[in-house]
Amino acid sequence: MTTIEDVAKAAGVSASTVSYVLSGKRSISAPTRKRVEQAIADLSYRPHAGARALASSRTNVIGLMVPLRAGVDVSVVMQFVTGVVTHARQADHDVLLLTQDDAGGLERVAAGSMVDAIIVMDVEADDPRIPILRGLRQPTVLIGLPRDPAGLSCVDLDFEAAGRLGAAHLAGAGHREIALLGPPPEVMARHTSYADRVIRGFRHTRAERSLAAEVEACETTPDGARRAVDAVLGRAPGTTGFLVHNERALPHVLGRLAERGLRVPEDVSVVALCPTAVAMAQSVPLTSIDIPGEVIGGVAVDMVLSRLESKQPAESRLLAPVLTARD
Amino acid sequence: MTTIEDVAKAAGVSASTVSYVLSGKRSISAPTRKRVEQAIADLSYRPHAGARALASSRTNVIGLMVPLRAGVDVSVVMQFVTGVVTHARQADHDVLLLTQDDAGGLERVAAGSMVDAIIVMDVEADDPRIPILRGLRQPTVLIGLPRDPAGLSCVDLDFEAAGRLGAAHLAGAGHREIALLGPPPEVMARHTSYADRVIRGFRHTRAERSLAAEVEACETTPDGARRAVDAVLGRAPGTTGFLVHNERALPHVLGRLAERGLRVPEDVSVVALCPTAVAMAQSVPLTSIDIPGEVIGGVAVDMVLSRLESKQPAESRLLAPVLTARD
DNA sequence: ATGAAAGCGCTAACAT
DNA sequence: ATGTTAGCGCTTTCAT
Repeated sequence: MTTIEDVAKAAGVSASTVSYVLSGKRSISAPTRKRVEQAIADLSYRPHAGARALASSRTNVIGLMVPLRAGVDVSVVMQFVTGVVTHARQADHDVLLLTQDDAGGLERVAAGSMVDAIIVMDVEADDPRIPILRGLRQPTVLIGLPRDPAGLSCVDLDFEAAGRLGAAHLAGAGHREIALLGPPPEVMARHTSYADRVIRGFRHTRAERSLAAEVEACETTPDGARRAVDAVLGRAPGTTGFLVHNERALPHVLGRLAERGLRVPEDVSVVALCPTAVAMAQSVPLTSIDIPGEVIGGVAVDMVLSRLESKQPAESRLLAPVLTARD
Repeated sequence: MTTIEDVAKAAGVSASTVSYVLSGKRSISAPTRKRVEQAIADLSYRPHAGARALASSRTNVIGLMVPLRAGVDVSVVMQFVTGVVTHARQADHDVLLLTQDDAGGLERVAAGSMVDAIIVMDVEADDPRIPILRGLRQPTVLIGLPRDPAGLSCVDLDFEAAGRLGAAHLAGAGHREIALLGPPPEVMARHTSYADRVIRGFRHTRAERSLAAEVEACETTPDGARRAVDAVLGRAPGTTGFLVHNERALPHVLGRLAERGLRVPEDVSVVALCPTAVAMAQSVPLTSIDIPGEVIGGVAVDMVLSRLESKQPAESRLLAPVLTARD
């Protein structure tokens, strides 16, 4: 292993000078800097991450807790992750992967000083991790919105606005009886923040415009989608507008509508709440409200790093939903 | 921050004793151990990861390079990741996430001693990362099989056998004209190891059983799937058996077959090469050859850790494919 | 069975 | 503008 001493010797300077060339924390004369950089290149020197962390109490690693669990849409998750990793790298940070079911993970990596900051995805309304996060030294950003976000930073799509927007779009297209097909029952049951918020927005517009509007959870299987569609049309046969917040069930919902002789967009309208790419890849390109995963992931990194730099207070950011009309 | 010194004081022992209690590397009398463990619990002490890495040159972190790029099936990727993280945690390791496009990432985390070992997914036949991996201090496991695996450990599904198995299953069901619908063209073009190997196996059985057999890349869009199906049926109208190695195109391939009036399984047979869950979630549950992502990820961790422990030589492991008959 | 002490490789005062 | 030096918190010889 090449150490900073080796580099210092090769460049004819002291170790601290090498350190300062690397960090830019004090001015170095041009010739010295050149020699040091040359030596670094010649020896292909890399600072030892552990030694650095020990001396500076900075790891340049961000912990990311990802839901690898039932009912979560993988493509949405991957987009978040991509956004986080990409942005983290741009800010010279790496990403340590934690999983939702690794209960002690937060405490472990935080108390063990493995990370400088933590981003948590897929937050529930009363998430059990929130008290833990509040107790950590490291700043935290939640992707999602807990019931009480006091003292914590949060980012997310404004799912409540998305629920309103979806309903309003359908109403605007003349539909008086509409329905929300949501995530699978298990996701609804744990009151995953986004699921609840979409429903709230949807109901808000239902009341405001006095529409008839059903809300139904939806399994991701062909059968589950069939049951959900049939349930809605059983209770409200006049339903002609659907807001579908369930990327994996989407093809099966469309399939079931087709089986029942309902054509999109002639007989019924469908608005999807999912990543644009998913909406476009359906049998007919759907009108959709985008879930901009990469953007949100990137914003999460920005927020958490800015809190690291400048002790800024926690803040919540909700991104306005954007609806793109297709079929 | 509580340090090992704090614990030592609280327990009335020396720091080294605390360290040995933690590592189990020498025998400690029962009463001392009790006192130390008590102190650790009381102070909720966590060793500083950086200090540990510095002193022991072990980080207990595994680097995992994941393809977040075009044309890769996310659900397969997530399964691998899940397998890796789960197994890593069981062996008391964490996972640092690297992305394929982060070219310098391998060198950075390896030379910077951020990781003890590296797992690389989605390997191409002549992968440019291979020479880099050969140069690292840390042991490496590839998920996939490069043209020349000498000196490197590899794990994967035996995709060549899977290609043979799929073709043989179709032939065994009486089909004389069959087709392979593969991954998107960009994946084929970069000679991603698994794509090539499936084709090789498929062609092997074609020759062996003198079948007529087309091979076609397949975009993941509805349109792309339509084109691929039409292309095959244009060139070989008698085709009645399909092996589909493209999870995202699968629903659209089935859709196009239906549009052309071909029913599954009455008129044509379809075998899917994808995770079981994906095959089951189609409009009709498909006969499939499983891609056991979690298992492979877990095996990768086992292999890389065993190389870490015991300086074992590199080895390649190919998991035998399993076909499950459905519709 | 336990302690003392020498690093591991780096950063950041404190010097000049 | 640069060098000297004292840690950062741990592991692991070397002693006893």
